[in-house]
Amino acid sequence: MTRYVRVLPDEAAIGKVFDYEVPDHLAGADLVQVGSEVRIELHGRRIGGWVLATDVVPPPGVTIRPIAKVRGLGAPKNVIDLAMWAAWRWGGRSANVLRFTSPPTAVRFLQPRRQLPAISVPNNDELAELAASALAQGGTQVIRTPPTIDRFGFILETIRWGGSRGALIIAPANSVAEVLSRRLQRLGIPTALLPRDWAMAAAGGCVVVGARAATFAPIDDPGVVLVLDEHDESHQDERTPTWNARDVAIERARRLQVPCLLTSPTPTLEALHAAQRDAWALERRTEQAGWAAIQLVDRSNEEPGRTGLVASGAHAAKMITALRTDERVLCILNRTGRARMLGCTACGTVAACETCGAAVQQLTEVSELRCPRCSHVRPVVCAECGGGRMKNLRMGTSRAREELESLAGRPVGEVTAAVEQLPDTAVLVGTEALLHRVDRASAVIFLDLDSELLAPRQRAQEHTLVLLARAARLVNSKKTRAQSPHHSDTLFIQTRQPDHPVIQAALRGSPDIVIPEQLAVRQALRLPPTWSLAVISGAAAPAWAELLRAVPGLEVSGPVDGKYLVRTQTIATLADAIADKEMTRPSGRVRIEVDPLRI
DNA sequence: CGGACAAGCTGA
DNA sequence: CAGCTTGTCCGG
Repeated sequence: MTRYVRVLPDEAAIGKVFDYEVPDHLAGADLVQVGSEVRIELHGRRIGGWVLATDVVPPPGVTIRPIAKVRGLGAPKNVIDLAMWAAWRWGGRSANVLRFTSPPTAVRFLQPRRQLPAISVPNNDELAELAASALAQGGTQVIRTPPTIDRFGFILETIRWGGSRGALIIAPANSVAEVLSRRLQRLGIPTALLPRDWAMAAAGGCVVVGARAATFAPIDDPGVVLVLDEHDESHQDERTPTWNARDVAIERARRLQVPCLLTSPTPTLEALHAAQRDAWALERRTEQAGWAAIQLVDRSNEEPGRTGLVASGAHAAKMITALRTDERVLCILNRTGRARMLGCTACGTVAACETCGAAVQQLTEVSELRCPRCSHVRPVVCAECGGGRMKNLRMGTSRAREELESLAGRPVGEVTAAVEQLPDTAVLVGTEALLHRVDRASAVIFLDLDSELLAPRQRAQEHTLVLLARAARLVNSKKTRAQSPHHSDTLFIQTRQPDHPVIQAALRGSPDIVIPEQLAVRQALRLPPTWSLAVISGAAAPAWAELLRAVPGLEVSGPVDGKYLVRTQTIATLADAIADKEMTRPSGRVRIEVDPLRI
């Protein structure tokens, strides 16, 4: 009997399924299943596609062609369904999510299923005990894992819970997944590192580890799903659909009726909302000890005009000592270039752009001032008094490097996004990207934490606490202790707001103290987790906004800078509306970002 | 997406 | 009105 399958073309613009016949020579093999990747003839050309359903009855009156070729196996049906759900949830095209379900190189047969050995978990591992309690509750659970405490016992306990079904572990970066998989493998635990070991994962009976895309790992029925550092922004795809691995993992576990553990030193409101329960945490003192030693360098008593890079006086002495002697010191300053704001030495007037009024900047040693907004260039001459000398009111990393070098009495390297090779110096200065380029440090100095706290971006405070947790992990890594005789293991924070809740949260190792206020802010601004929103941009945005405005339950505002905001309290209303308008999509380019991290 | 086909524009 | 461009439709 002839079999027919339903295929979605791997061509995002074709959001439609087509039926094909399974040719006789493929009928016997198991190669054509839901999830398989095939090649099909469509409209006179050959393109790829995914089998979404088998044994379908084609609509009458259409000519049915045979499948041209089978590339290989794909993920099981429940993963394909999950991908379709994610495409809907984040208002994107299915093909753009289904891509994550297929192997990097074709897989045409699977090895027999493996057998997971019994897992032994070290005694007296407090995080492992926390995992056991959380797992016993079932459902979505958030666990606060302090930055400097090793999570390996916790992970082993979670794997043990998964039993013979295995565990799915999502790491915030490939590098983290690699390290973890090697560590598990050394214990004799069969571990598939995605995307490399796709076939091993598909065969089953193993632990599966990978970054974001591993959320769509080809395993039928993991016994548990674990997301590490759920707060990490890299769990969200920057391309549309802007799906978030944490949220997809929660949905996957929910569908499988298995526990989903979300860990983070600084849990997000989204995770807490999904868990509908407070985070599990270690005993107060233990959690606090799990954060790095933090030393505040309070600058609140300095006069407002003071612009020195580093505080003076006795309270900054330890920081200066670290700069001079520690083995690896990271100095964080979230401003690139040389001078972000200049003032006339004679009259004090801030140098502004003659065209648009924005504060002009000096990015290199070339003596010209450039407007960041309109790129207008002007010479270094005060518009008010004609004076030719300017002082640097907001120093950038280039100038900071020179100043730190004289303070440290040794070479200092500057790291910007453009720098590929890390400079070979003990002291490094750079923007927060530097925290992602280095895996250990004996001291981290936040030269101006206030600029982070006051940054004009959504979630600036949450982000600052994440930075502090990340820095804490670097200064207290085991490697630091083992390798460096000279290390203060301290996080130095220069600030004018020593009592700021975010700083206090890091100082006391109590990230929960900022939660109520953050939740209130999010609610007031109608942002996730209680609200969902979409940012619509591109040439066709006005037409889309017009269509969505008519949908009950959606509130459309804008445009601001050509972007419209669509808000709703029920994500399904938004997702359904976008999927519906996709049918009669207005012509022209449009970008729809659902629940983006930055708006 | 990209081919097919229709409607619109141009030039002699 | 041929020859070309631009737009819309649709595929199994």
